[in-house]
Formats: sequence, structure tokens, C-alpha cells
Amino acid sequence: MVRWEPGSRGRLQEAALSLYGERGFENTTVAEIAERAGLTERTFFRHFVDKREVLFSGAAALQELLVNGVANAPDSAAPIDAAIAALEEAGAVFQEHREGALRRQAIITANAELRERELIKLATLATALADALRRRGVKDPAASLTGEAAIAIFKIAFERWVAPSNKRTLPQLIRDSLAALKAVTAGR
Amino acid sequence: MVRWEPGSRGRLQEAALSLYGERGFENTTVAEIAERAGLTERTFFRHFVDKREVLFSGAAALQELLVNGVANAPDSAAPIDAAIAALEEAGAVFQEHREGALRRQAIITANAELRERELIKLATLATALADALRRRGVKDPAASLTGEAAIAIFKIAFERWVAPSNKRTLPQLIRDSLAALKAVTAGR
DNA sequence: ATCAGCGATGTCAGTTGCTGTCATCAATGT
DNA sequence: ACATTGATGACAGCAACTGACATCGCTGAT
Repeated sequence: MVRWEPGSRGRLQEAALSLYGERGFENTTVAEIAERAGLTERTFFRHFVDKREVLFSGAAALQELLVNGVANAPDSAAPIDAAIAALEEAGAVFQEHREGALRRQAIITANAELRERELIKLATLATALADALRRRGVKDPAASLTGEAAIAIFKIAFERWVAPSNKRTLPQLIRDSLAALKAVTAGR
Repeated sequence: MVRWEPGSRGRLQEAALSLYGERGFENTTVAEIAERAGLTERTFFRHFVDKREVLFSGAAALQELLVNGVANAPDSAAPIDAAIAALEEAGAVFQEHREGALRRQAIITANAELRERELIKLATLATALADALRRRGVKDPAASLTGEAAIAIFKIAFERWVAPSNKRTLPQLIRDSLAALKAVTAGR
């Protein structure tokens, strides 16, 4: 007989996800999440720094994916192309878990607090991309701007990807958005 | 004999600003702010929706400035140039209040919660810019991307502007950042 | 085989941001 | 004079989060 069932963190995450989906983020208390997971409120805060973080714990893996993607891009690739290549790889991963991504995104867009947290995650990704580019020898402000531009592209592409009418794939939409940005910034 | 001193809102703002500066955002309670302003905690929340909003109440005016700037740009201006013109106007306003801007920014960058709020304000500005561009007949995704790109430029320019070593003016840095973004996104 | 220490969890009390509700009272308009 | 309004106070309460300490199965060293 074990003292605790294993996988507390996973149970908390699952409980939170379903409760947020059922009754909304604001209308679910941490006590309820913990109860559904068979744990204590205090334990919830040992696994997640706050109530929102349950939805964003995957961001670390995403960041690693992006940083590696930039690092592994061919030396000949221009900064923006290295960044976009990394985004496309990440986009492919999202594409394979479309259901879960949509469910999660619906929860996030329904709540201002969660949108705040999402933005800070995106901003973190932008600086991580910029760092990765600097490691390739890209100078500032080009590195920072490329990171920001890449994340802006991802943001727009993602928005279009989750739209109900969308039929295209996320990597495709990323390439399209890059083309659109190039068109917009082309001097005349 | 008046029942209340006038200017409660201003006093609350001033009290909050100074306390945040003295002992940091997290280490000052709303009760303390209210006390310094000679008011009640409850009254604080009647003027500001939350503890952070004290630092961001100017964002509405900034947004108006940007939207008007875009609307008033010459018809011949390309979307990105209309957006940049608006940013430069706003940048000039910041330039005239550099002291206050620096003080405020120091408080914000010192705290994660405040950085979150700042990002959501920037995101709001990006969509406001995009809306203003659509009113000029710009289509999506060009409008959204231009809004995002413009805000990215502003963000980077602002970061460089507040750096201690900086000697240049914010509008100048905005123009520089635009040029850098164009260089970065130029296809080959 | 024993035992000390570790790690995940529980328990509990406390702080603080924030909200709902009702009362107060000067100023203002009729 | 009287009702209305608008800004504030008073007070109770919820829920997010934290700190401190207890519990107890497991594991590794002796």
C-alpha cells in the first residue's frame, strides 16, 4: 500500500483543465481543483506557482524547441529565416495536437488574466529567440527585432489557425504571414 | 468646509507611485497607499480597478494619440509609414516627460506582474493600430501584422531609449528601429 | 536488520488583493 | 424645503497565495 497515488501533478493538471473548461477559469477555485485531484490546495501550489501556470507549463518545452531550431538552422540562413524555420517546426507539433490546442486556447481567450500570462510567455519566447540569434552572431538591434517579428508572425498565424473557418495548416500560415510581413515592410 | 479634499484620484496615484518607488510594488499594500492619500482602501478600488492599474492609466490617452495619428496620416502614406508616423508623435510626448517615464519604467521592469500588465497594454495598442489601419482600407493580415510590427518597433526603441547610456531621442530610435526591421525582413 | 534522512503531502494559521452592501453627508437642482 | 446624486466610509467576506511545522513511506548506509 503506497501512501500516495503517483502522478499528482498530472492529476492536478487534468482536473484544472477540465474545470476551467466546464465553468470557466474565474469560477473555479484552487480548492476545487485539488479536491478533484484528491489532493490539498497547498499541494497545488507546490506544483504550480499560481493558478494560471497550469495552462502554460508546456511553454518551457516550446522554448527549447525554438531555440534548438534556431541553433540547428544552416549557417547560410538569414536570421529571419532561421527563426521562421524554428517556428515551423514548433507549428508542426501544434498541428499534431490541434484538439488539445483548441481546447486550451478557448480557455485562455475567454479570460483577461490568462491572456496576460500568454503574452508574457510569448515575450519570453521572443527574447529566447533573440538570444539564440545572438549566439549565431546576429547583432542588436537586428536580433531583438527578428525575435519580436518572428513572434508577431507566430501570433497572427496562430490566431488564423484557430479560427473556425480555417482549413490551412499552421506551418503554412506561418509562411504566409512571413510573406505578408515582408510585403508590409518592403520600402518603396 | 468641504467634506473631502478634492483630487482623490491624483493623491492616490501620487501615493502609489512614491510607495512603489520607495519599497517596491509587492511590498506596498493598498491599505498603505490609501492611508498616505488620506483615504480608504475601498476608495482606491473605486478609482483603479486593481493595484497595477495606477501605473497604466495613461494608456488610454496614448492609444487615442496613436489612433488619431494613423487616421491623420496622408492618404498616400503606406500602412507601415502611417503607423510609424503615429508612433513618432507619441514618442515625442514621452521625450518631453523623460524623467517621469524613467521613474515609472524602473518600477515596472522590477516586477513580473507589472511587466505582464504592460504587455497587455502594448497588445491592446497593436490591435488599436490595426483597427485604425483597417479604417484606412488596409486588409488583413496586413493590418494586423503592421500593428504588431509597429508595436515591436516601439518596444525595442523604448528599451533602447531608457538605457542609461542612451543619448538619442525616442523618435530617432523609432526611425532607426524601423530601418533595422526593414533590413531584417528584406528578402534576397 | 535497523535507523537516519529525504521527499511528497497534509494541516493550519495568516496576509492581502479585491468585492458586495449599506450608510453618510455635502452639494446641487427644483 | 426637499429629493437626488456622487463621492466616500465602514464592514464583512471570499479566494489566492505563503510560511511553518507535522507526517510517514521509502531508500541508502551502517
